[in-house]
Parts: sequence; C-alpha cells; structure tokens
Amino acid sequence: MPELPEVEYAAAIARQALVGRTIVRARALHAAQRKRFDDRDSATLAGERVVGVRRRGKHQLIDLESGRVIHVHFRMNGDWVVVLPGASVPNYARAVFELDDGSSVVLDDSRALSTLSLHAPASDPLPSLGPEATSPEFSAAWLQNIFASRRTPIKVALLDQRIVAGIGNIYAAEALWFARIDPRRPVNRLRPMQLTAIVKGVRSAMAKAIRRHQRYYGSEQTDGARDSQRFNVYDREGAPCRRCGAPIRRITQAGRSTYCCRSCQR
DNA sequence: ATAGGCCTGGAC
DNA sequence: GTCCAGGCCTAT
Repeated sequence: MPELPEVEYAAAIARQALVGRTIVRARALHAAQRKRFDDRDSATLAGERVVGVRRRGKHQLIDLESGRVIHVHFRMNGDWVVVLPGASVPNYARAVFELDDGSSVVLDDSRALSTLSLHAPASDPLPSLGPEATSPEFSAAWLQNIFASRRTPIKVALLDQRIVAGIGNIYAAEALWFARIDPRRPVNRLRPMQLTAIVKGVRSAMAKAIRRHQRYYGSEQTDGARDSQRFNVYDREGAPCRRCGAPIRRITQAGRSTYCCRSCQR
C-alpha cells in the first residue's frame, strides 16, 4: 500500500524488525527483483548488521553498518511482512531477509513491480525529490515558485515527485477534493488562496491516512464502517459527493484515473 | 502529452 | 475473455 502514509507505516514495521539485527541470508526470489538485486549482491549481505531504516517520499533506505544502503521502492503493491520463526511465508514473497533471531523480513508484492538495489557507502540512490508532503517546506510559497512557469494540470503536478514527495494517485485526488479544486486546473492559473487550500488539502489527506494506520496498528481487526469512509472520491465513481451530493466522476489524466466532484471542485 | 512496458491478480 | 490497478520509466 504505497503512498507516503503507507510507506511510513511499512518502514516503521521494517525498522522495528531490522534495526540492530544481523542479516543471515538475503535473496531476491522473482526474476523482476533479481535483475537489480542479484545473487552477488545477496551474498555480500550475510553478516551485515542493519543500523537504520529511513523513508523519503515513497522510497525506503535500509542503512547497513558498512555504510552500504539497500534502496527499496514498493511501486504499486509492495509491502513488508515480518515472518516469525515457524510462521508461513506470504504467497507473493519477492525477496527475503533472514535475520539472526530467526525471523525474516519479506517483500510481499503480487505484481512483482517493486524494486530493490544495493548501493556503495556514501552514494545517494534517491532520485531528485521535492519536499515531503507532510513537511513545512511543502507550502503555498514553494508551489507558487515552481508553478509560475508551468501549465500542467494540478493533479498531474501533485504526482510529480520532483515537486512534492510522497503523493500518489489516491491522495492527489483526495487532497483536491478537500481543497475544492478542479484537478484539471492548470497550475499557473491557481490563485495564492487556492495554493494554500491545496497544501491544506494534502495535509488533511495525509493526516487522515496516517490516523487510520495508527488506529489499526497492532490489530488485525478492520472497521468496516470506517473503511467505507476511507476515501471521499477515490474509487467512488457515481456515488454521491459527501459535501454536495453530486455524482463523483472519473476522468483520465496522464493515463491514470482521477476521481472528482465536478460540482464542488472548481 | 500520450502510449507502452514492467508484472500479476481481481472484478466483471 | 476484457479492463483495471495505490508507480514510474522510456519512446514517440
């Protein structure tokens, strides 16, 4: 489940399981992951201790005692599963880190689009990324600066990780619903007050998702009633807008679905 | 700006 | 079967 809130939650799980532990054996299982993380990489990880797990946008960096770094990106479906001794491995295990306490941290990804790669000390495997969507640096002033010379639709801009890091297709749509902004609006035609509303909308969407993860932390139970309220527009085509009752529409932008209310998002 | 590719599963 | 999928890269 891979936008900022989900990756944050996953990274916390990985951090708890990995930090301070020594890797006994690592291996990528699926051809798609083995392309960038081959058996030579895996072999060098035996005996390495993990000293930290960081998240930046939707990326995760696993810091090793040697200074090397494992870079992980979940793409569409990746997630971590911690497998305790004797427990069964998930169906879609694509990579496994076996640890010195007998547990394993497994990259679980049905579509196998996730990537992981090993990097030398002092190298920076991250692409160019904008400020974190949850940080104060992500502000109306920042958006005004970079939007002045562009005319891409605002929804497409929010998905550009060089502009702001961590927003994906769901929360881009949710944020613009909160902000009451039409996702097709060219960014250079947004007024300062609207930029402020967009920043607030992004923060609302992120905060709501993070609260949801906190609520579910440690419990296998899911609250069906709350789950149905999880999104205001995403995947709700035809359903009534929770603000004005008009039907939620689905449109396509940059090859991806955008959900919005054409009545109260202007 | 748009389409296609990477992968596989689920909904219809 | 067909279409769609929470991401991102490359080619046209």
